Amino acid sequence: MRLIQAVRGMNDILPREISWWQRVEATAREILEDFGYREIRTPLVEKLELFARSIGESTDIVEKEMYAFPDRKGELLGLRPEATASIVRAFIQHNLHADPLVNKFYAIGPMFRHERPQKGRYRQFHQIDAEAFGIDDPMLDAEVMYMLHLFLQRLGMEGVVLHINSLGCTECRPAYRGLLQSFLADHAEALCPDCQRRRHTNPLRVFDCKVDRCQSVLQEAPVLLQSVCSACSAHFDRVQNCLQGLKTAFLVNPRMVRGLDYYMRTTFEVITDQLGAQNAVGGGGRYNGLVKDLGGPDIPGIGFAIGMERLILLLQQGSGISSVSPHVFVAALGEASRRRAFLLVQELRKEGVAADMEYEGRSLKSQMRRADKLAVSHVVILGEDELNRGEVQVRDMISKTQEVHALESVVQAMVKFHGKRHPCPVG
RNA sequence: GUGGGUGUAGCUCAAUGGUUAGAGCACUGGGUUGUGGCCCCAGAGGCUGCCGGUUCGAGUCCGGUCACUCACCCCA
Repeated sequence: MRLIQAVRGMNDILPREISWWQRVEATAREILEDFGYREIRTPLVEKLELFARSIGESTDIVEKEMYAFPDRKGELLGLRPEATASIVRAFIQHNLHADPLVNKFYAIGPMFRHERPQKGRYRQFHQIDAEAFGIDDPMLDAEVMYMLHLFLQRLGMEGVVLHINSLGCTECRPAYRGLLQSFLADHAEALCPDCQRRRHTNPLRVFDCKVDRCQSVLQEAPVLLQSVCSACSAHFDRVQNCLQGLKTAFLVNPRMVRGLDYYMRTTFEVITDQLGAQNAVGGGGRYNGLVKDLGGPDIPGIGFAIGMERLILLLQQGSGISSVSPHVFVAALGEASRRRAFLLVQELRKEGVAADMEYEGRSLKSQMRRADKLAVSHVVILGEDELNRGEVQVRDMISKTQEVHALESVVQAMVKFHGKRHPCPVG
């Protein structure tokens, strides 16, 4: 029989690596909530039209990377390739703009794009996504980037650079686009085939081209940042001043273009040189027209997404942190002791002490070895003699000392030592 | 979607077309009738990714396929 494997580009996250994910998620929640963001969970599936209208019909994401399919009634649906569209949809649908207290949201979860997988690029991948609505002030742009910076810093991330740019607005970008297109038309014969195509579909993208010849042509091209209107220019200046005030290092990159149509004014990317071609760890920007375009009120917005796989790949290249939680191992000898030990383990767990035992009757040596591998702090030894006397041996694995406890009070002794964990804190 | 590279034990990797495919780490048992890490001994673990072809004979050569990987493309 042929083995069934996971779908190409979609990966299992195994127990041995899950602590990285948990740590990243916990840190993200901590920081996002400190900044006033609240979690929102939206469906993985949306009407295809939502993505087409928000991300842009002619973007690569929508044109060739979407998982799209008709459901049983023939309605066209799509697996979400990013989170912003869904969050904006929910924001409008539930009139969340009417609640002045909640206008910042975050989401953590899987996204889907049908691309050829490679390192740092998968068909199901995970993002931490943050969106803030209703504030057009450049202070917020800076705050969003500062939050991202702080998050990476708290995780101990090094060697990443924040690139920022302004894409202008609906007032000034069309004019620039025309300017660029006529420049490219004049130099068309010097451009690579890809850029020939981009010239018509998405002219700004030519700046991303890696072909040397195209880049040298572009040296003479008009620069967007110098063509934006005075309002956009003032906005961008304020963003930079604010970032400086927050001591957040950045690099103005006038050639940075982003692949989604809805961005305007401030855009940014966190870039690394350690992941090969997949160099963006996170990115985002302002999207003031989007809420209105999707049928909501004219409310500005800004947001970003972090690629969790890429982030974790980078963290793993740094120092590996292995966390060992306090743990009790119960070693039993003889059938009667084993049965009593089983109850003891459950009592410990019920009291919030992580505990384990050997379920099969192995030698004490073997049980001690296992306890050592698990890096427990204490082993409770329960043999025939101890059971008959109502006692246990408690071995401190670090100091290698051992003392006798009453069987009845050993649970409380372990609780006292390890502290009681409350799985569901109230508050 | 296009092009290159690689698939052998749980992991990292050996094996000129020729016996029964090996090593280190990890795992299990023992050395110590009931005490961990180090050491010693032993054991278990493989349709060599899958399918087909060439050959007396294929882990090795050829084709296909699947997966991973690198680059293009694109982005997180």
